[in-house]
Amino acid sequence: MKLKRSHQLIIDNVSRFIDLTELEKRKYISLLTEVRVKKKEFLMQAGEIAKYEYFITEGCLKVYTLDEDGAPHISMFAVEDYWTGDMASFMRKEPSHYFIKATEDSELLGISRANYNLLFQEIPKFERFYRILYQKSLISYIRRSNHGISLTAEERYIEFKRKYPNIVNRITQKDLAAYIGITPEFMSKIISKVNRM
Amino acid sequence: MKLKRSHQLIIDNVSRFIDLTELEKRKYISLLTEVRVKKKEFLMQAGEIAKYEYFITEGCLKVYTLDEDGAPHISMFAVEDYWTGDMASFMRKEPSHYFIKATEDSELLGISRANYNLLFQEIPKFERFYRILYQKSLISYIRRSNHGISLTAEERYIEFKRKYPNIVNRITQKDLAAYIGITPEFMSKIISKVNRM
DNA sequence: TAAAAGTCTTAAACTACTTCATTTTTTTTC
DNA sequence: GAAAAAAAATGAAGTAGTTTAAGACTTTTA
Repeated sequence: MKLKRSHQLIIDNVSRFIDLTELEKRKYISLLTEVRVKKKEFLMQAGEIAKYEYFITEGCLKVYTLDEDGAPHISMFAVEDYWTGDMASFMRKEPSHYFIKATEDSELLGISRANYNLLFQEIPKFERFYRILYQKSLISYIRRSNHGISLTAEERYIEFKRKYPNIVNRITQKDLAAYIGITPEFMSKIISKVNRM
Repeated sequence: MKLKRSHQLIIDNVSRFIDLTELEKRKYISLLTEVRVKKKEFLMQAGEIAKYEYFITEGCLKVYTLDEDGAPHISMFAVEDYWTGDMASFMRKEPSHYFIKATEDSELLGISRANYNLLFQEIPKFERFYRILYQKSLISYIRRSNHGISLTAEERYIEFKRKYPNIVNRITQKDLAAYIGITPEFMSKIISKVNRM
């Protein structure tokens, strides 16, 4: 059976770690909800309890917190084929500290808490899928935060550009600064310096 | 059946997330290897491929990398009831970038790669255990790295002391500096300032 | 398509933290 | 329990990144 593009994308993603029968695929898809957000709209805001975990099928979103001074700190840019959400809030039913805002018109597939739990009962293989997904996320998270340490902002910028050439052109310099962890002014200086080199 | 202290500890830890029968407990324990390291000895060194993932039953260890300048960056202090190792190296069979060194005489239980994989075949419930363990690690990892951002070194020190009062007294100021991400000299200044307040 | 709003650039003054060098104190070792 | 080694304290000079402010450029909106 031919699936629509977004469903095919998520099935391909899941199939990297576990094999699903046609029946299981259909069952899984039935547990998902389609969500669309326009550029500048919020998928989620701080204070809310996360109702869904998301898989992005199209577009780009930024995940960020505001510190005590109201300055944004972007923890990730999520594009097609990425998973996103606030797992802490989703799991513990606590108010989130995060905002997730679309930087482009975006399409996502969400799974609700009820369906997430149901999923493990109905298709226990998904314990394995998520075990591996979380393990890989943990590995890259640890690597990233350990790699970033002891690099200057300029080095972190060069590294980001090298690693995510497709993302760097889709976001503003200001958002990149909030991700790298510096002020937009200093980001501007770095970019003009690096381009001069 | 009465278990020895270290085995009881790891069973209690696992039992927080999944229920095991007596048979499964014995099976699980049979897959573990006891390891002892004396203070200042290495559990693991950069360049090696991680053969085990560990659970600590006694003592304290520091997990760290060396940057290009040879300066250490400590990513965690692991004490009793913590899990440690280098998951990236363990999973991908790649040479590790980490050193794990005992800061006190320590006792651990290790699981080899072969037994780790066997575990999922023999007791599939462990997919669930590790799914939840990794999910929780990811949550606290994300929280930590997001919380640290935008705090000064002094604030991070106060936070560490509040959060890990039991660890702060077991480690040197120098190691704490390597964890907080500053020089030992600046750490010294911060501590004398905070104590004066 | 004009006005408004947001983003980017540049520059000068400032701060958190580093580096280097020296002395004192604590811990380890035989 | 003395000698050696490591850790901690202190101070002066230097640097990566911040803050503030103002003007130029670009995008959004009506």
